[in-house]
Amino acid sequence: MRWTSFFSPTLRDAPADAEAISHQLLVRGGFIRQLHSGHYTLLPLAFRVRKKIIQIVEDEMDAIGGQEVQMPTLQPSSIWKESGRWESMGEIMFRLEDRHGSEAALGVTAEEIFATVANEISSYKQLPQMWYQIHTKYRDEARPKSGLLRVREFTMKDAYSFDVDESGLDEAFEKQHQAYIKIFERLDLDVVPVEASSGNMGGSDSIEFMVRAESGEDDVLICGKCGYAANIEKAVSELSDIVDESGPEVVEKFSTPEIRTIAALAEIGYPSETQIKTMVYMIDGQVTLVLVRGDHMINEQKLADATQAVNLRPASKNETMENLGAFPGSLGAVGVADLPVLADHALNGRTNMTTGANEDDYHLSGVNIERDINVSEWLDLREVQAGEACVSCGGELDLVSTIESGHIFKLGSKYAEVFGAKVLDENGVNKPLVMGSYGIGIERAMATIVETHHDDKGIVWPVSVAPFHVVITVVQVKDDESMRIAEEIYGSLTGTGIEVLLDDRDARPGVKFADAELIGVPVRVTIGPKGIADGVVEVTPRKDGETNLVAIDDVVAHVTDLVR
RNA sequence: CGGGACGUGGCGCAGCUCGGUAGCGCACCUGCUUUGGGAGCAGGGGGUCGAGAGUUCAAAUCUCUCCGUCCCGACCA
Repeated sequence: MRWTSFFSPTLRDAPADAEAISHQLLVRGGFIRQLHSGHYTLLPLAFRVRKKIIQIVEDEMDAIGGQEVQMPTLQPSSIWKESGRWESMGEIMFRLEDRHGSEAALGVTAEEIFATVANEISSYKQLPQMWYQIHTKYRDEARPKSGLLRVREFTMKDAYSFDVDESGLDEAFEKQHQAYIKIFERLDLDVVPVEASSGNMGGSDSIEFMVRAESGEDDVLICGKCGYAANIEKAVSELSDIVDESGPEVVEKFSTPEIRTIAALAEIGYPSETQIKTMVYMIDGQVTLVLVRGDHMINEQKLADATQAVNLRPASKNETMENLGAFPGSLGAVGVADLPVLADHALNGRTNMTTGANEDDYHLSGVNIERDINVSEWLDLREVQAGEACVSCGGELDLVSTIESGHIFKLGSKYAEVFGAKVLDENGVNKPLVMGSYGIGIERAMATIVETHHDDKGIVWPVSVAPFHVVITVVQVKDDESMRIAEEIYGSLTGTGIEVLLDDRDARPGVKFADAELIGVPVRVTIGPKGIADGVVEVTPRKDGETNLVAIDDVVAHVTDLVR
């Protein structure tokens, strides 16, 4: 490709509203342009990168027996209603009606559709199966952000496995896990697999593949000692024991005017770890009390996971008043008999604690949880804080911000049961298929690579996904000898399958160097009269920027070496 | 959805307080000179100032409504 006929509108300044580094560089480098919030045009450079990422993903999926298919992105509401996700997906799903008034949705994921197709599998002899597609997904994100990192329309590789039993699923899951490791290695992304929440996917287990990055929006806790790693939505930690004094026989009510917060109560002599924090949630329409230790934070995803909630939100002040007779600041669960009370494990067995009295401006002390509170369920609801101890080795947990680059799920039989996808096993028993699902966001992977591969001059693509392997920078396009040699090298490299961008623009060298660096081509070959006089050209790897003089006759071999 | 910021040629910005019909840098076109790290000079093209309504002789500027974009939070496979 010749630069004079290549469309790559580079910019000297990044758009003012681009914050994330990948967003800035991809726009400046002429890779992408925004159409509207969460929707981006991929220009030729980005499209080339996307193709390479897809190729790598396809390779690794095919290597573990994946079969590529394609499902429609416009999907009837009926199959989503069958699985219950027409409701539970909520606002993330773009919905529309056709001219006949039939409801449909744009695909956010495809478990349902794949399960309906899997209906045609009827014998264990046809298993296992692993199918995947690389196709557009639509998600009406509450807040698209950071360029390609969180968008409403994107390409996703979604794979689905079908097995006759759990051990088959375990195998498929492990294969995907290993394939993901290889994919991210080839993308030069340093991933940390972590235990994750399965959200509304359901199923037993899930692993997220996280890349450390400042612009990441997922928090992960990692143990530096044993390697334990989990999403904050799932992470657990070891707390040091607290020994309470036994306290009085009965709770004592005391007046606390103006005291509405844990901190304020702590100031007058009731340390926060001896308080019970009481929150009121609406969980699928049911007013529910949720208790954690005063110095702990609740993690709402944990609450949602533990309760299997479809709709979960904090109760309004009015709802709280109606149900408990007090406003937030004086709430407690003592004596509450008619509402579910969910408590975090860290409160188990505690005595002599302090909590709100459900009467504005009053608190209770001497609360013995077992004696005084009617706990319906003990759950893990607490959000782990940085610095707490690892449950498996006692090491210190680090809190790291990461980008979620992949997520794999053990789904079990939930979807197969709904859609009647059953097979006969070797004993002639009809059993639902056991499914797994496995996703990677293609454009997010592209942006994540930029987040982790750049310097002050621009992007530094790994060879595996670079839009071009080599850029030939002709310093003096009007010098016939320079152009002749450039064309010759261009022809030879291209002939061996190396992708070359020939910068034949009549621009000053500084401009051409800056552009080549900005778009991140791994190797630059610089051809100018100075070198030609000595029979050499310059070869500069983007990564270290160190220029080597190479004899013209050796360039092809030298460059081939660098990009293979 | 709550909070904040912003919207003026492709990009970055000034002008708005105090109304008089739009300007700067980069990019683009032409010519000349230049040519190893974002050239210089000269000439030129391109903007319903986010949209609508209002006030006014006159609105980028004042008023109202709406729309859009970004950031923080909420939320989120």
